[in-house]
Amino acid sequence: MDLTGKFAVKEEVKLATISDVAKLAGTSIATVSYVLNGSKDRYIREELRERVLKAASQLNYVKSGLASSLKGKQTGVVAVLTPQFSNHFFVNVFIAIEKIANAQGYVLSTCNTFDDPQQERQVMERLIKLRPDGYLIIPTVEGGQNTRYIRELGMPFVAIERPLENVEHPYDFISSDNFQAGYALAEHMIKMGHQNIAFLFWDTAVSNLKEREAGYLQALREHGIPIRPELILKSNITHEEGARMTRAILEQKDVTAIIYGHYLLAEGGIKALRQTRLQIPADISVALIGCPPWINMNELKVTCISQPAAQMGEKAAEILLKRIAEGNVGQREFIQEILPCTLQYGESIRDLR
Amino acid sequence: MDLTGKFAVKEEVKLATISDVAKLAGTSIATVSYVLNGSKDRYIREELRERVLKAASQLNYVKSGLASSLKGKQTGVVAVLTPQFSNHFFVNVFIAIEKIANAQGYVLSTCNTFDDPQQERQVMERLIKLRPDGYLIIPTVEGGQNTRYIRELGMPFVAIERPLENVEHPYDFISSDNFQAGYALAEHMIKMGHQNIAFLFWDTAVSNLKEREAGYLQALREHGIPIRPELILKSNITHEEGARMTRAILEQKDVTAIIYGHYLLAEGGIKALRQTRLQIPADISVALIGCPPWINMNELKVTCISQPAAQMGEKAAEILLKRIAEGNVGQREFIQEILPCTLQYGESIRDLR
DNA sequence: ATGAAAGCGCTAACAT
DNA sequence: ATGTTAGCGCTTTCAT
Repeated sequence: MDLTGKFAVKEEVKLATISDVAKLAGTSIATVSYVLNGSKDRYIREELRERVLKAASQLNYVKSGLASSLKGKQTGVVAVLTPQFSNHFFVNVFIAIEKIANAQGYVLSTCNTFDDPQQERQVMERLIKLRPDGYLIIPTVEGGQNTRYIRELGMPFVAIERPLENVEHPYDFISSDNFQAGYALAEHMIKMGHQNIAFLFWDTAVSNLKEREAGYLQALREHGIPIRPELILKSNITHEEGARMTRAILEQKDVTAIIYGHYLLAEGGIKALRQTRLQIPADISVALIGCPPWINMNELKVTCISQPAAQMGEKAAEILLKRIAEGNVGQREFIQEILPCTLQYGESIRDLR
Repeated sequence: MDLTGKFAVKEEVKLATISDVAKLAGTSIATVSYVLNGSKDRYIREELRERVLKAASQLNYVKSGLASSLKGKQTGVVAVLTPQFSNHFFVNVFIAIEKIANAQGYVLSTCNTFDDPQQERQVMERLIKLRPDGYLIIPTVEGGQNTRYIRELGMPFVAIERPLENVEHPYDFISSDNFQAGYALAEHMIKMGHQNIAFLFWDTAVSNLKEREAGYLQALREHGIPIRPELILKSNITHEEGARMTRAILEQKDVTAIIYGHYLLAEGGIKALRQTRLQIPADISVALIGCPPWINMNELKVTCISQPAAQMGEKAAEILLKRIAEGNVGQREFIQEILPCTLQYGESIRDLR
């Protein structure tokens, strides 16, 4: 069967409308509307109802959400703004969102921001055009600026993982516990007998991501370990920088362990380590915040912090859909939930005790 | 700063409309419409134009895509139907789609089908309600049934990776070369001196995925290697089944190599192999079709077939957007493109020569 | 029990 | 150069 080649496409693209259905069924558009929406407010003769249903199915009628929403109905659309889908964490959040939204009959309209506030602003405007019923947003550093508008309109949104900077009003917010993530990993290493622990991270302005470093510092402090600023390196989150910072940190001969604050740095760093003579964990211990898919396929199980991505996506979607159902008006209790991360034990940290 | 707590939300959710803008600017809605759409068909006094622009920005006006589209304009929405985002391949296709669509100002509305025709039917109807300008679809086995409707309406769509079964008419289709994938991997193993090569795959009805097996068989045939049906196992694509089939195949003591036709089977299988005393590739050689993210982080680089996901997504999106721009009417040349996969050499196949 | 008609926010043809 | 208005496909109030 040849599936290429010329083929005549319908000249006129025309979907059946409610009045087409009414005409075919020999009734009014009001009746059709009531029948198809299964309204209880109106009794309709069984015979007529069936005629309408038959006409609709004959015409393959699917009602226009545009017209319906224009008339005041919800659009059934949830807008999702997320940095990018090449990051497994964001994808996992999205999967959970889709699960919840889909179960309740919503459709997701999504745009990536690439962590660029300009891009975020642009796609947000595109999404607003669609008049979604609500927004789920993993904001950029300037997300607060961009959510201002949808907030002022009273359209519900839930921010995920990153707080809105410079925003005074309360808002719904679901995040993982970044402080605890840094703390737990550092403490685990300390308890394994490590003292000179390097911390490699993203040089970001996102306030709560910086908490990972704060957690690391706090763990050191609490265990009376002097903080050595030269063991804390920050840069962009790329494989190259992960590798570069790893090599730089190895200059400090007394470092026994490295914490990667971001999975991209870990990937670059671990690959760089493999090119040295150093063995993990015999010569150098490593661990990371985040749990990329390779963790579970690697021969050597790397210790990591698993973020509650699925739980976050579900929670955020549930809150949003509740807001939408409630109508998002009046006095309201805002939710701000910080979900704990999980330390996933591996074999990449040497026991120095 | 306490971000939780009660907070008064606007009672009335009301976006500024075109007539609000007109009123504030002291002009008619027609003028506002022409100004904001930057129409060349109409001259407007510079002073008035600026007044309109100012009024619009003061009111934070964003035009309703609903009303605009209802009036006949495109929605700027591309519907994407994809099996699921837990599969890296589909995510990579999606990333590429988003790149192209976004660059041209489109928004993606997406639903997962979980390879379930029922679900596909349901979410397709949900998406049709939005009146998207076009559809990008990685179909289920019964995708042909479900695309029938959008095709009859002359709404453009492009099928990706899986052909529409039992569909007579031509349609746009972008796929990877599944036959070549199976062929290349089997041939590579044969050239490395392997003869008793097992093939573990998905027991699926998707016709062109079966081509992977056809390619494998063809390679054996061409190299005069007898086909042993007992070395071909098929089941569901889960880690458990990958492990089970792997253990089953190891009963055949003379098998020297295993081809996994799907990455999930490979993941389960390779983990199962690690639990035996067998070493890869010393005792058993493995390779897979697909290139999951762990491939590039594993200590042992596993040989695999890399599918052109990004290229597929880009191509499909470009074709669709072209169709949309052209209006999808009249005589048309349909495109059916099968893109080659790449053999990514690793260290998981023993050289028996 | 059912139909007529107003109106949602736009675009564009038509009028001035 | 700008304003008026019909109409896109629905929902819902008001009639009958």
